[in-house]
Amino acid sequence: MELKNNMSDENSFSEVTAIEVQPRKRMKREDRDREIAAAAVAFFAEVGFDGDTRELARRLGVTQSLIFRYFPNKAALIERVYQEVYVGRWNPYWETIIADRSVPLQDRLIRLYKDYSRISLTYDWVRIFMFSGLKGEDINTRYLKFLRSRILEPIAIEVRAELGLPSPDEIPLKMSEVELAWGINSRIFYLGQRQWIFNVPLDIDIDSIIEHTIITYLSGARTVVPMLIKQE
Amino acid sequence: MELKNNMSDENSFSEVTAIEVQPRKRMKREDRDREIAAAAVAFFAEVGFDGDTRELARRLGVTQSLIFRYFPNKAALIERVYQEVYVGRWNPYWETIIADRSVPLQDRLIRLYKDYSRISLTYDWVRIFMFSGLKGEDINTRYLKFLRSRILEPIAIEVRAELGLPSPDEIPLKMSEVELAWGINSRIFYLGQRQWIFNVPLDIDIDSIIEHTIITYLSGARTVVPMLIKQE
DNA sequence: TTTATAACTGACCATATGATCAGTTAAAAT
DNA sequence: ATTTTAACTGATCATATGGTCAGTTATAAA
Repeated sequence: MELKNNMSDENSFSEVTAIEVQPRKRMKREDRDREIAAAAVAFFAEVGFDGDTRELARRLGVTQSLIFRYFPNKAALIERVYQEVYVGRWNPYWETIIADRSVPLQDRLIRLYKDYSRISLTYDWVRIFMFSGLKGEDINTRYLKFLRSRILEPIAIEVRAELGLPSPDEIPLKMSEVELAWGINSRIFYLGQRQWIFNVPLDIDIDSIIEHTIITYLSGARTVVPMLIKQE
Repeated sequence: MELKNNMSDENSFSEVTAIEVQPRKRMKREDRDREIAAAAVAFFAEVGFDGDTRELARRLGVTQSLIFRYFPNKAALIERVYQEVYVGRWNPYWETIIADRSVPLQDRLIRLYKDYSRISLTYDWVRIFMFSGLKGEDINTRYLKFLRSRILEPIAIEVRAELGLPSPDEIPLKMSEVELAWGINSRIFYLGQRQWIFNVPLDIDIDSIIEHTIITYLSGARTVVPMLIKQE
């Protein structure tokens, strides 16, 4: 988001050259702050949160002590990384796609997940998400609760409408209907893990996997959901 | 596997009491070796491979230096952990379930994944798998290649038969058919991550999620696979 | 009961790492 | 051109951690 834009600001102080040969030695506080945060995202995504601050500083071309003039301690830096990745990259537009009934549900879901995957199947995103999860940070839990209420439950509701089944007002959403929607997400997320964590290349392109996933989900939902809402 | 059995051997040296009040101070080399390995699996699964050997020793009730009398260095200990978890817990029976055409495919797959999940949805298994993946160990890559050839491709082949489609001899398996089978695995694995990494409780029990997953997969396959093998 | 074996400990070393702070200097203000 | 501001450095500290080794002692063999 804004993070990426400081490159263009950079050009305003010196003659515009193809390559910034002589970069400004001292940056404005705000710019350096963003630069450190961005570098921290990339660095910790690569090596995990045990990565040492000296190496991070080396990559930035500054001394280690400088980092501690921008962040009181390492934990604060990591907290900032979470903000960048989880909070900063959520796109509210995703929530609006789902509810637009002028478009067939299958198309909506494909469009949604193609766009969502452009964020959440990033090297940084996937790895930071796992590192923070393994560290036991509650931000993952909160993110997934958010995802559930903003994406998965809405999807389950739209499926009801699509299949001509009773609305949630009449028969409340079953846990299992939402679980079914988790299936899409888990499939997509696993693609990211294969690429960026397990080094297993994807044999076909992501967009067509997403299409198959959505088709499979809807096809399955047609079979399973009517059974689910009758049960109990 | 064998790892768990040293507890029963333990009782043979002293009077059997409800609680082992005065445990043997010195263990046979083989027993201690297994005990350290088992403790290492549990410890590293919890804190990751950066967990320090002093804390591991504390949990074992021995000194840190003892660990280095059983393993030349920390890397060797970690290597042992991989052996225990990846190699030691694979069950060849899974491979035989799939091919047994006397049972309906849906039942085979449900049986397979219910059993597989009892291993691979363990706290230790899921977390070690992620920690090692993030560390860049190639053992994850190898495990997933193995999984692909022993489980996923066989499933794709059985689906062909089930749907009365041409066998792989006539039309070779498409990448996308195998990708579809990855969908099952990703779904199952994600359940483990939700439980043991992200702290998002599963709302319904794993066995019924597995059933829904298989039904959804087969239902989707019926729609998608005929399209896939005609393409190109 | 004595001796021999090997499981185990405690003290120690070298290095890595988060964090601090007095001092330096590039860049903006005058 | 000079002063002022604040971005940045280098040296340093305290602690943590992998790994070593001479010596101790539980246990089995004699």
